[in-house]
Amino acid sequence: MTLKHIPISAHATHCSTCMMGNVCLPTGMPSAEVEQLDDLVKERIRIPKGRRLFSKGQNLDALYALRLGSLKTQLEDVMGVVQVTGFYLPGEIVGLDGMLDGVHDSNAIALEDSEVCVVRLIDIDQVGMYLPSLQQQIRRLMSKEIARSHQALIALGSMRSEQRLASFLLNLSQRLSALGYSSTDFVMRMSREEIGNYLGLTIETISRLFSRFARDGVIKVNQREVRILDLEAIKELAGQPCTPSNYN
Amino acid sequence: MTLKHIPISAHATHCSTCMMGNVCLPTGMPSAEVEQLDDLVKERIRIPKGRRLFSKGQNLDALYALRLGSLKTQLEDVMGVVQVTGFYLPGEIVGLDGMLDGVHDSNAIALEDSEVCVVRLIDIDQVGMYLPSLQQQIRRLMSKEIARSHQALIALGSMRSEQRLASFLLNLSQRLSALGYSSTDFVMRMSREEIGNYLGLTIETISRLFSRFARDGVIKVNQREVRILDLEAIKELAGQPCTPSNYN
DNA sequence: CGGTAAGTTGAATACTGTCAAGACAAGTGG
DNA sequence: CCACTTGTCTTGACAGTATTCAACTTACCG
Repeated sequence: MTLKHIPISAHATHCSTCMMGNVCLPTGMPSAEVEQLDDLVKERIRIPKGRRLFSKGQNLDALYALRLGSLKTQLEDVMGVVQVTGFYLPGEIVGLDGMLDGVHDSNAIALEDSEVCVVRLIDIDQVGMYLPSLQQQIRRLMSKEIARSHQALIALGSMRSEQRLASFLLNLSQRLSALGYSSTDFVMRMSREEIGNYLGLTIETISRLFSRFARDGVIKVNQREVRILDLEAIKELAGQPCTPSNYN
Repeated sequence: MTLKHIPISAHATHCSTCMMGNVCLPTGMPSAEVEQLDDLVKERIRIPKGRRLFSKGQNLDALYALRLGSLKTQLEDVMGVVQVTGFYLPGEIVGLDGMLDGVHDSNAIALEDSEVCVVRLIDIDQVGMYLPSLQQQIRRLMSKEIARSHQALIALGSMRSEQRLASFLLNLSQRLSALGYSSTDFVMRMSREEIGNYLGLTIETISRLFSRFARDGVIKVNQREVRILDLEAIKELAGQPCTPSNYN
């Protein structure tokens, strides 16, 4: 079962002309240098819903910039227990974990039909030789990845269920907003089970919480469609500090 | 209140002659290249018990190789809630998280009087220019750091208290063993509270679990001294697969 | 239009947290 | 050196939260 690889022809979209430029790999790099990234992406891969981009144990020879769709990553221990470690939206880089020994230590699975740009490690090293800002960028991205798991750690380690789900919704809302989508109206691409697994809760608890939030008028839920009615309340539930205006 | 910096004189211990070489920064690097690391460590820092090596928000301009003692790292959110993210033993590298923007996103605190080798980022970049294996090593270390938080994620996300503590003990035992210490007889340098925070449990739960493990004859506890009496039982509790011999 | 997967809800249970009291060890000052 | 303070740890009783089990509803897909 191989995934569909799409070679990038000479006149196809490159990093320097890609709409994702401001949220993807080139984020924060000088535009002159972004052009030098164009050679980095030689192909793309389409991943149908439910299929894996990579699996734990596979050789890691590339990073993947999510171009379209959404993915989840999950750890899988020896006994087969899985733990969802993150959900990825367009512009985000997948595959940064498990660069140890060049082997993936998680599975990446498409939540919907998706497409990624392939960035080979060899090419990164090569281009990095004369483009230190790329090296730096990779380092930043990996740190961001660590920060991401740290956020999850705080959630799992010191929040109660209600707070976890509120944080989850808030995080999703903010990331979607950064992508130009509505921050109050969106579709969750992941199932209750995946959310529960990610947050260390059972599917029933998640379901009850959604119902409760809706009953309290904080959100409106219809299956995977969510509308945030009271963002301040969500922030409150998430234990976030109030917005500056509230301090006056 | 500054920490004591110790300049490294010409004939002081270098990476190439350090006893920690097989478990520290040079791990896995060709010995010829390890000599080129000698210039990397220009000073050491002593950290008295309870003092910080670095704090969240500080500029990150160096990595620290723990030479003696032990540290904990902890996240601190806006509201001041802390979450212990790891305990560090000699030979392990601290400061890898938060390389994003070159700012630490956790605090590193000494659990006992400790000493670290300072490896400046500038020097890493410099030496890395002509020593690709160093770049690779840093990348590996960061991935290892990610793997570490992933381990914690699995624990917090899908284990019950008993399993968490067993995993914790097992992990500690294995790391101490790798350092040449006894794997069955050791002193935990961290308090019950720190263990609890790390595992997402209360101090009382930790205490009760230690008592229970002791009552069941799995371990023997005296304050922070632990003796593992039945390693197989611990592995069982931790949900680890049995040792190969048990499969016969 | 069935059949299956996903989601909801209720009741009972189990686990972990909270509160409180006391034990123990280590360190301080008289 | 001893009384005293302080911080750490242990243990019990109770409360609260999240899980489990089960029944049922609702979407989704061929």
